[in-house]
Amino acid sequence: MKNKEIAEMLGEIALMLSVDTRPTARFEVRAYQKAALTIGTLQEDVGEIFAKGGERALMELPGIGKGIAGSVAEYIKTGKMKKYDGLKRQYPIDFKALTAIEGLGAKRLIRLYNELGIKDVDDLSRAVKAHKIEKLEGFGRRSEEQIGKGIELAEKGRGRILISEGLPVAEAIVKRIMESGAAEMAVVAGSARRMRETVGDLDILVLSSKPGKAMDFFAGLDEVSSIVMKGPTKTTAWLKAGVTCDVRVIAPESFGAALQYFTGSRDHNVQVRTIAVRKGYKLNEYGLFREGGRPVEAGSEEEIYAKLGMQWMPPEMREARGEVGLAQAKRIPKIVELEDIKGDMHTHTRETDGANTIEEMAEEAMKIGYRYFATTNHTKSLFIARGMDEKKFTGFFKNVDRLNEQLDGKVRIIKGAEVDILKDGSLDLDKKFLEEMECAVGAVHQSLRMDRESMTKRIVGALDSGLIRILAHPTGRELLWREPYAVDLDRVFDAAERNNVALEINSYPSRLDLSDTNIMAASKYKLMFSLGTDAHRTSHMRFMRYGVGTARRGWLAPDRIINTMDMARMLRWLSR
DNA sequence: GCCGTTTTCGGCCCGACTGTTTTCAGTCG
Repeated sequence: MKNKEIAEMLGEIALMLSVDTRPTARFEVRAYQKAALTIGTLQEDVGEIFAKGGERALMELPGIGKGIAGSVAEYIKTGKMKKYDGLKRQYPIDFKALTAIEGLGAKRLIRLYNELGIKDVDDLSRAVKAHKIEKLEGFGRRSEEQIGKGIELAEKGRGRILISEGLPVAEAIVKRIMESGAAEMAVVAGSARRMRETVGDLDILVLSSKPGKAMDFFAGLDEVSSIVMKGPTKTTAWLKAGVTCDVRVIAPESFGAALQYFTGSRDHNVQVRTIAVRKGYKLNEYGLFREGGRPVEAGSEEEIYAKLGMQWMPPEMREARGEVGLAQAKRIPKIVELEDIKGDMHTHTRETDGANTIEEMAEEAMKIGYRYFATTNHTKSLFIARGMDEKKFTGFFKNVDRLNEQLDGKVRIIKGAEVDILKDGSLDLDKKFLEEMECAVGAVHQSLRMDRESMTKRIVGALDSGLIRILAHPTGRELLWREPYAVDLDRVFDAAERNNVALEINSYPSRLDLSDTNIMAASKYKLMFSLGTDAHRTSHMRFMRYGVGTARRGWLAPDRIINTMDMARMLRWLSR
């Protein structure tokens, strides 16, 4: 899979072309950026697309025409790309690392290379220390300081954080701004509103008749560690959480347009704006305008989409994955909501590596308003988690039976286990024991570095055993830490469909596995999904919102998810 | 370099903020 590599090369071509002075060059830059984005976010392997359909198939992709298709094909065939190699000889610069430094883009980097020979972060660091940069025309002392700070931040690993770390901070800031009296309204926008699995910055929109006061209040909050910039209507700050946060003050009549604009995604907005232009409008963050600048009455997102002949759609869908066309056809599907979820299908207790008792977990489930939840402790092979054998499970389940009687249906505990799928695809508990269990959840935890074929056979073998009802965290990824294991998901989906096994959308924030795009791919099969938090303590049961967010990003309908069923139907489904 | 329900030529999203300028270029989202 060379998608990432090729996308990066196309992106670098765009950077290097941006100093080209030909009048058409800046449009070439945009073309290469767009092509890089297309290939970078592609599900299928570019190499396979080319193998199957040649350059013609590449040209089917949005933003890829004859020229770029040729370059991509050249690279796939020969491992070389003339256009890239030529430019790179001219500018042998480590763009990837250097553009990650705040305030440095292609033009300044190429000047730094031409005038000071700076090729990488080390060169840059030395030049800053020797105060060579402040002497350059157009740079000055402030720029040099900013670059110095930027290097430090880049080295500290500024970057993305989990949605579960970002969204609550954004919500807390919104709450405090609202309570301060400096604003009439504040909302979270950006990728956090779209429920992306990780966020690189937070966006907050504020409606205020005292913009200066609102900006000052935000700048002084506890959550803020330093101010990047502060103007009359926009402030950017680094948060202690490790990301930046933009707060913007918006005029009331622009609120809908601003919310639409700043929710993004950028690609979604580009598509929406193209439609606006075609219909004779101009759309920006201030509103919808007729040609000549006459504003169109459209104070909410719904009205803006409606004026463009589109249906409103949930923010989670706005990723330029076909939702714009559906909205035009008025065929936006109904997708699952948090309120649809009637129980949690994956939880642990302190009998293994959880922190709480089954009683405490039941208490929490009732507080949330669940009708049921599955207790799914680890099995014996997972020593580090003190996994349980058949005997321990038997004792534990007796306790659960007693508790279920006491609870008298207020919440029903489903007896299950997160059964290890061993190296050879066999399961970590006796066949007979598994057959009698209400909810066996299969999971791979060990020997993750198997080759693709062996891993695929291992998981498909477990699915074909007919003993498990749910496949937990099907790809094994850990966000910001561990890649998915090598596995042929199509064969896994196929086996899940064949055996009527639900695929888990693990809602633990560092997993979110299946991912949004995996869910879209799996949806094409006739199979069900299951939402579970993998809770290891009571508070983790609240992670369900992130799993639901991921399901929504995968356009999943409530009737494709087993735990939207009421209890009787759910038990029937499990017993099949 | 890409693209087309006005087009195979002539367009391509656009505004805020900063720094170093003295009217604007670069960066960012």
